Amino acid sequence: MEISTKYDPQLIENKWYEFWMAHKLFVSNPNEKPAYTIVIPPPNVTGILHMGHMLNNTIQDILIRRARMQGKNACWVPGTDHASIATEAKVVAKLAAEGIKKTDLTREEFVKHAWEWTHKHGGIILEQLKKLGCSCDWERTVFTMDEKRSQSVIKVFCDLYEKGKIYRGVRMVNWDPQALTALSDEEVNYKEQQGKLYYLRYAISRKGVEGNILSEYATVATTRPETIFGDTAMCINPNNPKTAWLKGKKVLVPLINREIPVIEDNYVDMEFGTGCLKVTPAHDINDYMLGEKYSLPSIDIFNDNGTLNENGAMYAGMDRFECRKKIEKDLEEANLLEKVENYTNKVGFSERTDIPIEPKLSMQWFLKMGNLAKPALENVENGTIKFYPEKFKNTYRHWLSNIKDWCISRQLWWGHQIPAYYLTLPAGEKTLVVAETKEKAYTKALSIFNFKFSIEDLKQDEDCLDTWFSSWLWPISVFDGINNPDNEEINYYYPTSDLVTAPEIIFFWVARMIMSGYEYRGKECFRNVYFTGIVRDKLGRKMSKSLGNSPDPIMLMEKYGADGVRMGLLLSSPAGNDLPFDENLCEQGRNFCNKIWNAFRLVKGWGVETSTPATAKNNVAGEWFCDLLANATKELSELFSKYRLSEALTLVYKLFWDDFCSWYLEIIKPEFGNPVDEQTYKNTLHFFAELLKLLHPFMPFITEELYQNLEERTANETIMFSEISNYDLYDAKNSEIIENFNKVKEIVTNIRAIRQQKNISPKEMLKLSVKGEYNHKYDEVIKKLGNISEIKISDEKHSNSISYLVGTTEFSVPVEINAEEEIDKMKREISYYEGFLKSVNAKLSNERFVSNAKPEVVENERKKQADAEEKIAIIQAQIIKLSQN
RNA sequence: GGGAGUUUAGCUCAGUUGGUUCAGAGCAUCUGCCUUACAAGCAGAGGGUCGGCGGUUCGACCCCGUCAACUCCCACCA
Repeated sequence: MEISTKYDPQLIENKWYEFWMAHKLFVSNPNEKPAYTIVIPPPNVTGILHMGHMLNNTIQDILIRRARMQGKNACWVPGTDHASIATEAKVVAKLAAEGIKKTDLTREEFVKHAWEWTHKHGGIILEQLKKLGCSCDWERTVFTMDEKRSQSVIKVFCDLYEKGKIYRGVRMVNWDPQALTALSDEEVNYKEQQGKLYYLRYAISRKGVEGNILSEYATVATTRPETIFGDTAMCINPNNPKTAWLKGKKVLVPLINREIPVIEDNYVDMEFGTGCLKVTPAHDINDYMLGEKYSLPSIDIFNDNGTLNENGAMYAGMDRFECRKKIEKDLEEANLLEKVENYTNKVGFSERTDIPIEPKLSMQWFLKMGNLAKPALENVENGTIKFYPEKFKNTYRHWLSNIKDWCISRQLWWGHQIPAYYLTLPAGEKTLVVAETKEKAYTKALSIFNFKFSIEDLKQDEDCLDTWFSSWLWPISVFDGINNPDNEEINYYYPTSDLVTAPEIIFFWVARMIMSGYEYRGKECFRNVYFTGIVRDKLGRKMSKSLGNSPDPIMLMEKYGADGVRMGLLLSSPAGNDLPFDENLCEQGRNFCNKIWNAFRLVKGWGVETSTPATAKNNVAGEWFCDLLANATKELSELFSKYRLSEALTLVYKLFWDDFCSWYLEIIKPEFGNPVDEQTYKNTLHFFAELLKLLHPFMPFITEELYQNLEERTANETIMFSEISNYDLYDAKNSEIIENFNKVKEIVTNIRAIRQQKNISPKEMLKLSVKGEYNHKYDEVIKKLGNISEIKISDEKHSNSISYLVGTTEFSVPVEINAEEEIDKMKREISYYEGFLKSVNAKLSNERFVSNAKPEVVENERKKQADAEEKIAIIQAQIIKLSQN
C-alpha cells in the first residue's frame, strides 16, 4: 500500500468525527462510573468562533477526553447564551439596514425578529466547534433562553425576591444612550481622552439685584459645561482658605441664573482647579453621593438618547456633545468663561456600543450580594474550589470582599423579561407583584388586594434581566436542577468537575456561578477553575475585529489541520498566561502530525519475520523504551493533575519525536527491505498505541486514524475509550535502565559530533576504544547509531584520536587530528574542571559549611570533588600522551 | 490612588521546600546532510553576570529590602 509522505488532515477529520457521532461516543448518561463533568462557557448564540474560543474549547476537550480514557463517565455539556445586549444590538442593526426602527415595533414583533435571527445564525459556532474535534454531548445542547432555562431564571428571580434579596431602587447607573440600556460597572471601559477643562464663572447671588452682575464671582473648573443645568449646589472644602469667603453664600448657575447654595465637604480637592466644585447629582456618581449626603435636589437634564431635555433650557433637544460646543461659545459671549485648558481624563465607554456612557439616575432591580458572597469567598479560600493558576484567588478575594449589589435589570427586549407585574391601586398609586407567570401574579394580587381588577390590569415590567442572571445558574440549569432539584441528572453530574474560562469574566460569571451554586445546591458548582490566557497577536495586542488581527480559525484548521491548530494553541499557553499567537506554532503542530504519520508509515511498512528471535540490540531498546514510557506516563499524570497542559503536551511531543523516533525506531529499524522480528514488531506496535493514547486528548483525529490502522479493530472500537495504562506506582526515576541509556546517548552523540567536526561522512565506519568502566550490553546499539565497526577495550591510547569522557569513562575515536588543537581543547576542559573543583574545595574547607550543611549535601560535594579530580587526572594523562607523540 | 502579578537564551516559557556537574526546554539561529519513514526531515553546534543595587546565609535564579521597567484588576479629582 502506498501511503503519502505528507499527512493530509482533510482526508480524515470529518470521517472520524462522523464515526464518533454515529456511534454516539460523546453521549453520556448517569451510570455507576464516577462522573466527570464540564459545562461549556456558553458562547453567544449568534457569535462565530474566534481564537479565544479555540483555545478555551481545546483545553476543555483535552480534559474531557483524558477523563474519558481514564474510565470516567465524561460529560461535556454544550450550549449557547442569548447574550441580550450583543444580540439585540445585532438585530437592531439588521432591522435598521432594512429601514425598520426598533421603536416602530412592538415588543412582541421585535422579539419575533430576534428569534428569527437566532434561528438563522444560532448554533453556527457549535458546528465550528465540531470541526475542532470537540467531544461535547450534543444531545444535551441547551440555550439560556430555551424553555427550561427560562423557567429556571424566572423561578430563581421570584425565589430571591421572596427571600428579600431582590429589591428595586433608584440608583446611579451607567447609561448607554445608544443601546438605551443601563450597564453594569463591569461593562464600562475607561479610556484616556484628550478633553478640555472649562473654567466657568458663577456669580454670587445678591438678593434684590437683577441680572447677571459679575462684579463678584466664583470660578469652577469642569470638563462637562453642558451639565450646568443640572447643578444644584457648589461645593468647597471647609478647610480651604482660598474659598472660605464663599461660605454660606449662594451662587447663580451661568446662563440661566438659577440660585444654588454653596456647601462644604472634605470631598473637594483643594488643589484641583479652583477649589470649587459644581454639584450635579443627576449626572455624576460623586455628585450624586454629595447630593444624597446634603439632601440636594436632583435635576435630570438628559433624555435617554443623550440629548438634553426641557431642563436644558434653550439647548433642549440638542445632543450632549453638540451642546458642549455651543455652550462654550455662548458662555464665552456672555463673559462667563474664564479660560479653557487642555486636559486628559478618563471617560467611561460602553463595552458594547463603544460610546461614552452617561451616569444617570434610574429605577433598577438589584440583587443583594452580601450573604451570597460569603460561602463563595469561604470555599475558594479553603480550597473546596481551586483556581489554576492560583493567583486569581487574590483578584477574586478582593472583589468579593468589596462587593456591591448587582444591578440585574437591563432596558432591553431580548432576554428574560422581569416577572414583576404592576397594578394601579384605586387610590392611584402603583404597586407590584412578583410571580412566575401573569396568571400566578393575578392570583397572588387577588389574595392581597380587595378591589375589583382584571388580569389585564397587570402590566409586566418592561425590563429584561442581565444575561449573566441566566448564565450564573448554568452548571445547575443545564441539568434542570432549578426546576427539578432532585432529578437523577443533577444528582449525578453536579458538582461539575472543571470550568475552563477566561480571567476577564471571573466576576461576571465565575464568582456568580459559585454563589448560585451554594444558594441553590448548597455545594460548589465545580471543583477546579482553569483560567486561560488571552489570545493576543504577535505584537501583544488583543485580538479584535476592529484591528483585523485575528486569524480565521476555520481557515487555520484548513491550512494546518485541527490537530495542528490545537497543538499550536496549547504549546505556549500555560494557564493564565497570555498567549501571543503565532501561526508558526500551528505549523509546528502540523509538522508534528506529519512526524507521527511518517513514523506510522515506517512501522507499517516492515515485513515481519516470525522464525527468528529478537536481537539483543532490539531487546535492550525495547526494555529501555518500556521504562521510558512508564516514566513519561506517570509524569504526564502529575502534570495533568496540576493542569499544566502545555508542559504535558511538550512532554509527549519530546517522548514521541526524540525518544521514540530518533532513538528507539532508529535502533530497531531493519536494513532496507529486511523484515523485523515478531517480538520487536509487537513491542513497537504496543509502544505506538500507547503513545497515540497519550496524544489523543491533544490531537484526537490523527491519533484515532492511526490507532484504527495500527492493528485490526472491531467495528465499534475507538481510541476514545481505550484506557491509558496506569503507571502511578512505577518508579522510573530510579531506573538504572534509563540512566544507562542516557550514557549510551551521550556516547553516540559524541561520536556524531566528532564526525561533524572532522567532516567525516556518517557512512564511513569508525572504531571506538573504551577505557574505564563500561557496560557491553549496549555495544550493538552504539555500533548501529554511531556507525561503529568495532568497540574495543583498551588502555592504549591511539596517538591519532579524539577522546571524550562520559562520566569517568574515556572514549576515543581514531581520526586524523591536530595534536595542538586537541591539547588546547583539553586544557580548556581542565581549566573548567579546575574552576569547578576550586569552588567545591572552597566549600569543603569551609568549617561552617561542613558543620551547617545537611550531611547528604556535604557527601555530594565530596563526590563532586572526587569526580572532578579524576576527570582532571584523566585529561592530564591524555595531554601527556598526545604531547609525547 | 489601592491591589495583584511579571522581569531567566533572539522569541515563548520551565526551574518543585536555597546546595554550580540544573542555569534548562521548545521555537528561531548557525554548520553539515535530499542517508529509501519523514527537507513539514536528519545530524551537530553556538547562545544567558537568571532586571539593577543592597541584605540574610557557609552557600541565593530561589528568602528579605529597595529601585527600575512592564502587565492586569479595582477605584475614577470635577
